[in-house]
Amino acid sequence: MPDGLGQRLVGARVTSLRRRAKYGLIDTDRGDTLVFHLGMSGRWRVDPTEVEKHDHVLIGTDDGHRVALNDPRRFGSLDLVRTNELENWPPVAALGPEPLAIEGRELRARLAGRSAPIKALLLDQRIVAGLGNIYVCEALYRAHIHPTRAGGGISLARLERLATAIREVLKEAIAAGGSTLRDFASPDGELGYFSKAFAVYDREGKACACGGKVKRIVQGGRSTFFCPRCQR
DNA sequence: AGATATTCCTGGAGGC
DNA sequence: TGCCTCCAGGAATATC
Repeated sequence: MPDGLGQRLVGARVTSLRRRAKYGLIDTDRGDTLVFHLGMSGRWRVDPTEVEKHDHVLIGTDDGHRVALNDPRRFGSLDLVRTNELENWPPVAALGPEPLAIEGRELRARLAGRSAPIKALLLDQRIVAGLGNIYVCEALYRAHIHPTRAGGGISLARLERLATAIREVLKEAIAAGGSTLRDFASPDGELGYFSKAFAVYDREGKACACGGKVKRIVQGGRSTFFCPRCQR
């Protein structure tokens, strides 16, 4: 956490809560926005009874509530940014469009000329923001697109299917409360149930609905799960 | 500039 | 049981 961040927050009033890509935004009446990223394992604990291991930040409010930012793996981040400069703040300025509103034509424009595998490009937050490894694998599966295919060489028709798949897989996952792998949980401690619905992620060697077998490869240091029979 | 590799960190899983 | 190694993930950074 940057020096002085806590002092700059004292006495500030929260005016709104927003989200951009994977960043949570807490606006204040001081003209500052608290920007947080939960990384892999981060979560806010609301009104914790006591401080626990990996509670890195504790914030109290004048009406007696407390929130603790708990992040065992420390992949998350917390920054205080001037609200009117947020769009120019480097991590946000580089972000691509929101995934819940992505369309095939936009994907085509952003993938044009790119030879890297579509899997790697979808993980790049500058192409589309908000997708992580799980949802990229699941979306490519739903769109029947092979993960090693060069991003720039995919037809518009297939990118339309991909855009639809991205929107749908995220909406379903959100409705299910997210995807609990090892230690993910929401602020109330509830686990996410979307992991029960994975078609390919973490299912190496298991049967796909088509009768094929799910395969695992490594791309850019990340696991990719896919069905070689359905995905072309 | 684009593609790929490395780094951070912790706890769960698996091996012996 | 307990210790050990390996591995997963997002994004910044380094390297080719």
